[in-house]
Amino acid sequence: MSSSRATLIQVAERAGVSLASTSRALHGTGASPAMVERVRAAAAELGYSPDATGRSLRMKRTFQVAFAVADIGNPVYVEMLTAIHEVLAPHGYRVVVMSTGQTVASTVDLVRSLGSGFVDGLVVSPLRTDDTLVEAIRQAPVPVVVIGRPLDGIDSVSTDSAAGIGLAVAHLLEIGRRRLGFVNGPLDTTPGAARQRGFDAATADPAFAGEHAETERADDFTVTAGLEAGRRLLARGGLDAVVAANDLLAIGVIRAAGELGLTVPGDLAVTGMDDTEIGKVFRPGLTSVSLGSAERGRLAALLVLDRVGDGAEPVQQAAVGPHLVVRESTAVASKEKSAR
Amino acid sequence: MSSSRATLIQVAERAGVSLASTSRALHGTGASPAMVERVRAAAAELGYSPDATGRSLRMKRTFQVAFAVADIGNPVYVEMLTAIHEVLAPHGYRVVVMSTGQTVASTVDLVRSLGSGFVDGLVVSPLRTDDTLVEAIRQAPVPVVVIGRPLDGIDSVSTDSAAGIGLAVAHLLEIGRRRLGFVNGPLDTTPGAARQRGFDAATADPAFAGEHAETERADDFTVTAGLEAGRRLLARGGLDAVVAANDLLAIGVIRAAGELGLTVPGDLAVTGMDDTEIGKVFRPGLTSVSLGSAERGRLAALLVLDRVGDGAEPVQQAAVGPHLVVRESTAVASKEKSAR
DNA sequence: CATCACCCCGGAAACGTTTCCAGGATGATC
DNA sequence: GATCATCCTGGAAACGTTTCCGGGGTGATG
Repeated sequence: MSSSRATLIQVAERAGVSLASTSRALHGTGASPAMVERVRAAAAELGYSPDATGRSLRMKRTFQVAFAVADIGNPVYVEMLTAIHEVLAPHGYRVVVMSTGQTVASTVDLVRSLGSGFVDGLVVSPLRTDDTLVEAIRQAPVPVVVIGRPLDGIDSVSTDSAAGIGLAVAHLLEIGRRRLGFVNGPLDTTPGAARQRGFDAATADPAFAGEHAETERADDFTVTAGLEAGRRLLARGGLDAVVAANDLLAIGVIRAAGELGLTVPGDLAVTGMDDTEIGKVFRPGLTSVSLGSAERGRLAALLVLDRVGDGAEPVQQAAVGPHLVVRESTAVASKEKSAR
Repeated sequence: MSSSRATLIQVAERAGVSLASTSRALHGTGASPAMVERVRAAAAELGYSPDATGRSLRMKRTFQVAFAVADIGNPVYVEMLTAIHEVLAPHGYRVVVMSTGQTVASTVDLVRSLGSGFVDGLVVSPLRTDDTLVEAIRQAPVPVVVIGRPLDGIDSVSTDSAAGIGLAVAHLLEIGRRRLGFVNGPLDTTPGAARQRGFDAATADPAFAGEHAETERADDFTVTAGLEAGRRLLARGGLDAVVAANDLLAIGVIRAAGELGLTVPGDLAVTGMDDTEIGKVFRPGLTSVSLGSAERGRLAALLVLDRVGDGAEPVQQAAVGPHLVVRESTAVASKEKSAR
């Protein structure tokens, strides 16, 4: 209990110098070597460690950045969190985990709460977006970086998940699949809407040439919801491939296929999206469209770091391109092993 | 930018009352209804939101709790984090994510850094423990709750993972397996040591009656390390079951079995530990010993919440019992489906 | 020898909030 | 009608730090 009690004033008294000199000797500049030595010694004897709150109040910086998502358990967000933490920690910044909640309103509340100044910046990946949210972010008292859809006048790190779905469809066509199902999550979410757009565009393309395509919507971006949606979709029969909007949904679909006695990839090829760890270790290894979750997190952290440092640069809009990672779940020959 | 600028002093001036009354009207007690109304109105007009730093400095409370683990990406820790967040957020506490690093020394540094007072409490799950760490935690200026091995005089939430391994071994014997392999992680970690102890004890038990048992050690508690250790172990042949110290290791072992043409559970039964989401959705569904990760996180959060509220209660040592969740990877008849 | 520049130190203010303390007004009780 | 308790309000201090500002000392230069 003793170590936290020592204050800068006590260090100053112990060293027999002024408060100002003590502060300068420890952190700032403009102190003579003798002074530094003297103060350091006194600080060490007392086990002094500077109080973060006092410093924050004076400097108007908390050295904290918030990361907010709807569901911290989602593997994609975990990857982002890890990447953000890895970038920020070496710069002396702490990461505060927050929840946006499921609704736009709760996300707006979160952004407004930044007015309390407990954090120097925010990285947020909103599930649903809205004019009120955009406005709240614009008015936010600290820098905000959005991971997701780029918004006017707001720093963002985005990816083209619609094009990503296109990659999956093209890959399935290439390996000879012709009758595609699409299992998507809720359409009123940003990713849900984008991926639907991607699927519709890909299947409307001349290259697709009027082959069969149908969509089934899951209640959520989870394995369970994917299982249920997969059952409904596959029960109707006649498909030779399924594009899932998500790795978790894809795994649900594969389980549904198993229930119906369909083999993957033999009877049914399945693709996921996000290229999560869980898809990598799954059997069969899941072909998935990587959206660079870790990279997006990394870029967002760098952006927010820039912002909290300087002031008003132009709006930054970074993007990470999707790319396809082929594994067993869409293998042409069933004896193929996963790369790597 | 305007919302953060409004300070309590400005609200006071606007309302035409003193600073003290303003503060009381907003948060404290002992203000007349008229005063409350008046101040509320002024605060609303100015879009005032109280400054967290100023409040923290005065109240000597940050309303923040840190959660520190070696690897935030590990599903077990993600479950804990989620549970902790769910407990703390409704009480107005924020969660700061930190990394203990891999070594004891870095964990000690982390605990010492609490002296800066940026957080009211800490929940930590150290991979490796040490006298210096125990001492550092005892000296810590804020309440610390350890998730892991119970330590003298320190609040902790533990589980008996050794007994958990015993459950797995008993289960395998029960379904008729006689030649067991054990894939463990590094022995110098707390969980590694405990689980080795559990396996050694279980196979030394009379009930085991001198059946075959051998151990292979993985470099880490990951799928990749499990795959490599599984290859080494299974290459030697002669086993009909493998106990893995971890779900991730178990999945690696199952992949190794697949490479060698062994079916699971037909040729080889495999058990994991931690009962993670990834094991639930894996094919075959992974039989696993649950250590109640979410529950441990929940209890730890409640403990730290108690501590930051009051002062000196007696040391609290909570425990969560292990229990076995049987799924396909140890099914007796191969046609069995996983329960829910 | 005087002037100047430079470097280093100490005093003091400021960041925004909560809370202690004392005083004034009001209502109730005797 | 006087005393007392009660309730509410305002002034002021305090939390721990950084930084502005002025002054004194030292060395160098004219």
